[in-house]
Amino acid sequence: MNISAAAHQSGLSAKTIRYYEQIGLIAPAARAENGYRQYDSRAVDDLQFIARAREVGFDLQECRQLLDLLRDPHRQSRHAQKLVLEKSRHLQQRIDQLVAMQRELRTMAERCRGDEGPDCAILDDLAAPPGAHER
Amino acid sequence: MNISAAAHQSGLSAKTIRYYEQIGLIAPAARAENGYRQYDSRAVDDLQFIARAREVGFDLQECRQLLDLLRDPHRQSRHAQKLVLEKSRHLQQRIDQLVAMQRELRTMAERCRGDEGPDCAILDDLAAPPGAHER
DNA sequence: GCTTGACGTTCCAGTCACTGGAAGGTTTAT
DNA sequence: ATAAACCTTCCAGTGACTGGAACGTCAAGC
Repeated sequence: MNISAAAHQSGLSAKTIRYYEQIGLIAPAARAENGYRQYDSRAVDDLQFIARAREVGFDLQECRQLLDLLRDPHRQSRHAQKLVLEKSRHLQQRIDQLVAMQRELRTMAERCRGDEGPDCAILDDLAAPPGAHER
Repeated sequence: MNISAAAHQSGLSAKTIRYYEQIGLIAPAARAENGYRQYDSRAVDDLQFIARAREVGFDLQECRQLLDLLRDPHRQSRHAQKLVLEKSRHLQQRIDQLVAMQRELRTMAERCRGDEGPDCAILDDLAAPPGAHER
């Protein structure tokens, strides 16, 4: 299987697969006589595993750890669980942060008339953080 | 006021302020005789405005647009509102995405025993996307 | 046989918003 | 005099790709 078929099957781009090989996240692909990379189903499994881990938020360093676990017959499932729980905790922090930003944006947008005039609650809010008055 | 005082007042780092000047986001600071950058309250206002816009999720390009609006006496508040509404929409998409990731992580962590054994629902889930069975 | 187009290859540069560090100059306090 | 805490410029690195140049290969159609 050539790289674009592997890309299609895994949901990654060919560029990304080459990049993963370059940084050593995956083993160098076998090569056909013409120099083209060749992928078998095991190689595609690895790519899908990475694609899936990336989708749920793991960075490449963590993907590396997960792949190591996947390949280790003496692994302990608590190690994988720890990675997931930590990621989940960080993700929640990030979500809370984005939700707070969202609240502020919505408040600003509501307070702004959004007309042809120059008076703008948004620019005022950005110039003086909300609550600056009360202090 | 030297750069570190301006940094303190705006909540940005001195490095970041120099960077903003370098990319032309803010006007070059006045210089003292010794070559040190000098900041007055108007300069600090700009820095605070940017810091605040960054906090609610605007990138530097958007900060530039917001600053342009701030300085334009003939501005129309609907232009600022449009920027905020667009940002809010994108942010919501991002939040939805993170929440979906979070749900998957939580499900995986729950399904994993997290013990000393090698059997691991997390690694299984990553190897085969959930729902792969039902299909 | 030739051309065309879709593949594949390598390598280099750019993205975004900083951050770290080197190497040096200035100011302030002891 | 010396140390520390500032300040300056400049260069390199981050993460995870992505775009593009310049080139080789392959299959189909004429």
